[in-house]
Amino acid sequence: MVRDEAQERGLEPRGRADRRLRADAQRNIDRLLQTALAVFATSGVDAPVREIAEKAGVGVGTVYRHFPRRSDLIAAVFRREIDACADAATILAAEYESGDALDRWLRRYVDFIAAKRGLSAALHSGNPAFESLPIYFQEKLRPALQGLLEEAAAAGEMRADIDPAELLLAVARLCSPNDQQSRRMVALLVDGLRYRAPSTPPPSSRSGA
Amino acid sequence: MVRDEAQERGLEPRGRADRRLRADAQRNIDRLLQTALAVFATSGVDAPVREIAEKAGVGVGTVYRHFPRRSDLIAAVFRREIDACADAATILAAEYESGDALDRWLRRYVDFIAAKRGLSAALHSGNPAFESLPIYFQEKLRPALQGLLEEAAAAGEMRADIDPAELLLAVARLCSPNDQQSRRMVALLVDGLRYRAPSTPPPSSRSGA
DNA sequence: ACCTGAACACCGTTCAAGT
DNA sequence: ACCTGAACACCGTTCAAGT
Repeated sequence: MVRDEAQERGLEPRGRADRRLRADAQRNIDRLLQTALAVFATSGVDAPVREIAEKAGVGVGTVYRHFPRRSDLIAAVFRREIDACADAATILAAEYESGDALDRWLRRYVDFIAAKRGLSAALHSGNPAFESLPIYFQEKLRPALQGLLEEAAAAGEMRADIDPAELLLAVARLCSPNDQQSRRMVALLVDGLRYRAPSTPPPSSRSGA
Repeated sequence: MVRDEAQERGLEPRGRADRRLRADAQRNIDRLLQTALAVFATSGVDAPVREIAEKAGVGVGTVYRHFPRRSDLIAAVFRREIDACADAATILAAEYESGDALDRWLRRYVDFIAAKRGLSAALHSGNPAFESLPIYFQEKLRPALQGLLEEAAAAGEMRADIDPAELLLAVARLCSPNDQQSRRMVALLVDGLRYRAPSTPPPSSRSGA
């Protein structure tokens, strides 16, 4: 639950030598990520680096010391949010009964996708800084969803043949920003995955191109 | 088939007074749109205006005279491509048998969506210059697809209850760039819409939130 | 080790001067 | 009417100077 900064930075484009940052450096990174998240949320990901630096109370040079390119800062913020979303699965699983936990997490996930539209648009920009994000996304979120799916399936509330990776992608793609309709589409999709009696048997993946 | 420039410019953010441009102005606009399309395709939509102006053989001022903001140029290029895609429906309908024409057009449409990913990412940027594009997109492409669907349905090759607007959106959202898998997903989706005998009757929209 | 901010390069946009 | 391109403002990124 407590954020492990070393692990988090391990995925940034640094070589080695990221253990034991000086206390002020650590603090700066934290404030930078917090501030950037807030600024991106209100002004979009195109917000000037200078503005973020100023609001975080550091010089621009400090931003570039920790995040060599502007896109590295964006990617780091994105990873933080992915982590938080993955953590939510554990929390919800402990707090709610399986079907309920899955429902709640999917809503949480939709919120995440919807809020991060600007970022997800950046993903398609071809910028190498974002190259590893889809992988990180899947590696973190797939196990989180898989756990919830398995529990729901064990409770007989959900089909057992759902690939979490595919579901993550499908939901993300069905989501469009501030669009009420997309939520309905997602609800329908999830509804279709729900296992109800022998009326419509889950088709074992139909072969074909 | 021949492009009507006046109509095309009618959707740009000008007031009135867009009839009968001077011949050189007309030529400049054409070359600008052609050049921009090519440059965007290779360097992405972030390509500098200066580069486009230079390659089109005009001064930057000329670009800004016709397209007050950089995003207006992008939007104009996008509209041109939408027009071309809509025109393709008429051509394909005349040239191929209904089911075949639909298949071919959907592939054409997927090509369009895939190639224009950078642009579609821009759509979610909140830039007002792109605000009217989704509407233009639907107004141009929906009738195009609708015609093809109706002919295919009349020939008994396709379900008759498919909303062309929804299908356009769904396919666009399932499309991710240079992703072979997305094409499979689209193929599966369209396959599911195909009407085959009474084994799986088309469900009349199930009510529910 | 790490921070700062002036300085540099580049890009969107404007506008005075041309034809 | 329309074109040109130098000039301006702004933003990403660097780096010499500081602690």
